[in-house]
Amino acid sequence: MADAYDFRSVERKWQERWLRDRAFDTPAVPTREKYYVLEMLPYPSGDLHVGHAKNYTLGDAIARMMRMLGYDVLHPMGWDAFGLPAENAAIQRGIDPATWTRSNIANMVRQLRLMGTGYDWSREIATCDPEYYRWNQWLFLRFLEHGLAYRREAPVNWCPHDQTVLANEQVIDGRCWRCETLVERRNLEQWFLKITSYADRLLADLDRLEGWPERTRTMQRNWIGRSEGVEFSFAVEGIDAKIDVFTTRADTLFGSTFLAIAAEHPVIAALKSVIAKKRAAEIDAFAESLCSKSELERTSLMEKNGLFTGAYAINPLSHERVPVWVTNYVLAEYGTGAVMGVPAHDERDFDFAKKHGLPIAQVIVPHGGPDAPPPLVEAFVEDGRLIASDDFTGMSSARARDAIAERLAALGVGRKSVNYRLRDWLISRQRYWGTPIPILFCEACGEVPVPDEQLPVLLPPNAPITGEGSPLARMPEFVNATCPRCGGPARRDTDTMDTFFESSWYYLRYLSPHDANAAWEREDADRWMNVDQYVGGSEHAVMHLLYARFFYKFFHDRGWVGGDDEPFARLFHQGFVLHDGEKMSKSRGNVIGIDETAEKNGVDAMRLFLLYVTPPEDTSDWTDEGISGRVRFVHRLWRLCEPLTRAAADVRTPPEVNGGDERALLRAVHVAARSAIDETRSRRFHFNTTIAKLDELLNAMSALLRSTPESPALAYAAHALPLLVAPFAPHIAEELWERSGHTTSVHLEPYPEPDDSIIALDEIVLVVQVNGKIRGRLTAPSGLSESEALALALADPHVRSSLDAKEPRKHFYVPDKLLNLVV
RNA sequence: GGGGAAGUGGCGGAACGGUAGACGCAGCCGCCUCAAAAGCGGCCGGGGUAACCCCUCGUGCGGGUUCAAAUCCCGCCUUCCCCA
Repeated sequence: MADAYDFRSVERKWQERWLRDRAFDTPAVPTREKYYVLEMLPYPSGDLHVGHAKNYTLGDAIARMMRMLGYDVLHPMGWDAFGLPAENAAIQRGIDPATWTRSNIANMVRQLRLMGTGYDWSREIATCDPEYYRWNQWLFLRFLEHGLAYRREAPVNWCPHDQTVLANEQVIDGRCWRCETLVERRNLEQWFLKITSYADRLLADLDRLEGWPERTRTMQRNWIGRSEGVEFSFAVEGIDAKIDVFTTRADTLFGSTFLAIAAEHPVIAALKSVIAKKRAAEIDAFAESLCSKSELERTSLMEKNGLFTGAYAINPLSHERVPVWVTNYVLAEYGTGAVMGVPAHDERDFDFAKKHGLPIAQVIVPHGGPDAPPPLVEAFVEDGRLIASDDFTGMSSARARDAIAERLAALGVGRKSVNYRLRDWLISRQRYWGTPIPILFCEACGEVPVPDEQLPVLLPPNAPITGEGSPLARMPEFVNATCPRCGGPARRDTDTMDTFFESSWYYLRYLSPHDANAAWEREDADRWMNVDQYVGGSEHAVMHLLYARFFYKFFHDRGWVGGDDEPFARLFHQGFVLHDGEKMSKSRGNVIGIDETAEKNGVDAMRLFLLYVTPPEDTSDWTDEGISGRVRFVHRLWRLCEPLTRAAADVRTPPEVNGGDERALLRAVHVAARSAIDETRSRRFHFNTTIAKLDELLNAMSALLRSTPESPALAYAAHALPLLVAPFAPHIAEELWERSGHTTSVHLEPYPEPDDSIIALDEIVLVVQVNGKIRGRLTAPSGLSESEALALALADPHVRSSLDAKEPRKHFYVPDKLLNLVV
């Protein structure tokens, strides 16, 4: 037997050589058709495990397949290097965030190379480099120039653990998405990006993203939450103030029996002039009690509660007086901060009215229902026919919505309007390890942007990072600056940006990562954008992917990128890797690391296992038994092919063969090639089936080796296999290829072209059914005509007896597969 | 509560209206070996049959469409994911 395959030294050898030869650098200008494949850039947390490996192996296999299929492939990698963990390390262990991040990146680069990935390392970026975040600041100033960045005081989600504000998207079930601490509410001056002005386009263009999972598009649609309705005002009795409300159910307007406003609603200040002092104090106390509550608590967990203000508003159409209530479930940030309460036709309002003894006035009845219905036991929320609604009575809900909107508009108190669930993106963070916001506050000039030529505003070293408050605010040398307009003293903004800002445009920086004059060049964008295949976890289905789409549309509007205004043509979400049925985590102690797996099983085996165990989008389970199957495959591949590397064989021309086993082997080669190419071109990426075909190929080699050891088909297969496995097991492929006498990389070769005439069987098994039940399997030459097949079947004694002497009434023929006789 | 996805041997999965269980793992038998490991060969959904051919049941449950359903449709159950 040949020497056992020494995967450790072979894998090391090729990893070193690929690095030395810059084997996977991208041409600056593609000459063949371009293909941009991208995995979501990782946060440099320190160590990679096989869960990460699944993601990068898939991207790598796609990149290598596409390269072998004749494309100029761009496959870059970088680091989402700002963020809280680095700062937490500083707080807990006194390590400088930059040092911590750098050493993590160094380790993870080593691990990515250890995984055999073929990235273009000349394009590596780290978002914490001034080289990179300088352009973050530059882009922020462009948003500001175009009115898409603004500053205001707002109640925000505050994580008491991380001491920072969070975007709504970063609050999951009322908890911080990173540390799971219960989120509180606070008021702070914050920078926002006006993503809402792109809401309609972000929504509409989802329809065009056919290469995206439907699930993800649905999630984004729900997140944007567009609803059409009417915005109109209630006058407040006794004072010169109005309360605006938005409703999608204008048809229920005559059923409004109260007005619910948010505890933070600005009209409350004006109301105080018409209500008793004691009541005003109660309202303040009520608002106070809510300010620390998270949105989730207020909208879902807490009981619906409220307080009558003592003020009344006037319904603009019915002219009825309705009481104004402050409530805990209407949010100031959502819509207008006030809603008309219609207990009869809204579940939440119904509960609220029951609890506080407010009248329930039914104004919609089911079509065909009585005009004077019995009292409701629950809200009737469906559309119907209007009753007790003045001259709108009798109309259908749909018609009434239009008619009432028109009346409100005619009276000058309302108009049709569109409301979104999506809110503007809060980007300020009271943290150190992020991009400083390039704004100065001058006593004379006010808010002043840092001029472009003064960028980047550098993050100062040696910040006092203690976990309390903002480190930059405590650094006078950073805070104190000179106003670029008047030369007077100015104070810097001490907040840094949400890290989703960096990751919203990094795919463009890869195009010219070292350009000192621009974030990227339009020319490069024209060459390489859009990203043809984006690969990453579904946990980014809303935040990152929505922000990146927003940025790209803004860039497109500026003319900084051309073509389609969507950045990612196709998107693929890979599934998790579990171990012992649970997500891998340090605390559970069930992490399978890259280093230990590479040492124990080999990288090729690991890659094959991750691709083989399940389709890539499914959750897979890491098992020692499972990986051992792929370790066996690698050794078997070596044992079968290595001895044949010295035999002459032309991979591109199959040899002439006679025997059935020989034909079967040639066929297995071409079936495997067909599978790999189909899975790639269909973008299904179910390489698990391709690897199963490679198993069958090795089985066919074993069989032929036993029956016809001198067959030229064996050397042919042995020379084709390195090409076939190259995208999945790149090291052993390269080693076998070299041993076959080749001096250039197997990864730059064209993928084997499957030949349908070799795949076609000359003898097939024709399944004969009678009334849909299998009654015979007949061996026959392929390409039988329908009448030949029928004749053959009717000649078969077993089929004849199944027919029970009856003549088939009808038959159905699937060529080379099946004949169904119906009697 | 609403929306979405999924349910196939002991396990992971294959089969995108046409032979259910490819391929792998585990298990069992054999060869090799002093022995073991590795390797190689074979068996491997349930029932019927001494046995082969064969018959029959079988893709969460119940219906339906079709010559033909794991696949399409309707209802239910379970699990997971999003949203409330």
